[in-house]
Amino acid sequence: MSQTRTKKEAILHAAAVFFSEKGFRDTAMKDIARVTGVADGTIFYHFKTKEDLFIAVLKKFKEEIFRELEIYLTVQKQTTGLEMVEGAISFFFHLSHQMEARFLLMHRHYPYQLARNNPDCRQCLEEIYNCFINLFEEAILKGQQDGTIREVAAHKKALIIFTLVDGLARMETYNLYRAGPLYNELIESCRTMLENKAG
Amino acid sequence: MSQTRTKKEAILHAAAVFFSEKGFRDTAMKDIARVTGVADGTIFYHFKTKEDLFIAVLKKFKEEIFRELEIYLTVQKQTTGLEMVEGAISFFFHLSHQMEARFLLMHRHYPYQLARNNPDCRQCLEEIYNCFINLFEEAILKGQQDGTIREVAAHKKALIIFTLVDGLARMETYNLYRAGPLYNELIESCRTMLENKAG
DNA sequence: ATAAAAACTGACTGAGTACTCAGTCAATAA
DNA sequence: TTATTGACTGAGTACTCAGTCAGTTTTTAT
Repeated sequence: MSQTRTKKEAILHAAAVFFSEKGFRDTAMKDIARVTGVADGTIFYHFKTKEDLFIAVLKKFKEEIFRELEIYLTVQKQTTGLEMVEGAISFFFHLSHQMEARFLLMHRHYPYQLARNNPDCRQCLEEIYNCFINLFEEAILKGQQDGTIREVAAHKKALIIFTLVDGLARMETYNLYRAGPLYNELIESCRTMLENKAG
Repeated sequence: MSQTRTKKEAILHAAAVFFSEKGFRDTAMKDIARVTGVADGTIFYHFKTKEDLFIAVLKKFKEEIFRELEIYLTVQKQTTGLEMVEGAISFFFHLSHQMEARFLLMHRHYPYQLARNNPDCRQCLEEIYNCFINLFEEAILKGQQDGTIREVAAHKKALIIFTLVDGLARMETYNLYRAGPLYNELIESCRTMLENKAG
């Protein structure tokens, strides 16, 4: 499918797919090797343990998100703070669809379990989270300057919005109720939460 | 700890703890047997497979939630619809702390994966979700009758609020950012979302 | 008391599993 | 040409684990 140059890269790519779709525990190193077309031992030549491979996958994911975010930040047109919040929400959803597999990985329990005694993992997760939360927070602060958003606790509101948006993305993957049609309702709810009507 | 009468009940109890804290795959039937003090084979006498045991644990959890909800419904004092929404949110948080282990189970990926080709599991999850969503929806409808909540799409708003509340409970267990202090902010946000100011 | 049924036991099986390691091979360096 | 290196191989190892089953104990019915 993708033109992965080195075997190490190919392993990383295959591992990302397996870990996302089947989870850490239900992924056999042998399967990753088979799909990649390398010998079983090759994986362990490049990555000391299965856990190390997982961390490498997570870091690669983080870099991909950062790259996408950078593109978004250069492309977005300057508007009001309130519109920026809405833009950030729609960017998050766009990303969660475009990188569906990666978000599935983030919505599993394993990364957070690992983070408890693996500082590398914890830092990586925090960086991903903070990147989105900052995006929301800065838009809120901008809106408070230009008067489109009223005086709310910017950081706390950013956390609330992130929780809501991430929660909805998770519900979509869980497929229990149709989260898709809720998108407009979500945008509307967030606007009501923030909008400055007195201004 | 708990005075479980029969061995079957004791197995169910121990399994619930293991599945919640370690997940399905990282729980060994042998461990459940050891903790319960029964022979390995006894578990398979009462539950055909590991998956069956999991479903039984999930159903028990559902019944416990339903019991708690029934108590809540009889105890809650009749107030305005808006206050009922706030009450429902605080009930959800109360429950998510009281039954922390059970909610941890619900925040893992396995149940939803299993639900994809196990109708029993799917139905059980849906019943749990609907029970909370209905609680929110009915409070909203009540509020629209008594004028405390404005004309919003009740079901959709109920889904949004559930997503938010459940997402925050999940963040608490993941321990990435302190979700606890966000409780007041959450209540405030939901009130702003629904409140009828024109009335 | 006795038979039948139900509950329970734990050694055993076989299909996995992560990881190892002695050795191959192609590409460079001397 | 020869020596050295580093990517790569795949059979092997030690282990785990869900599930089985032949047999034992306990409970219930007559």
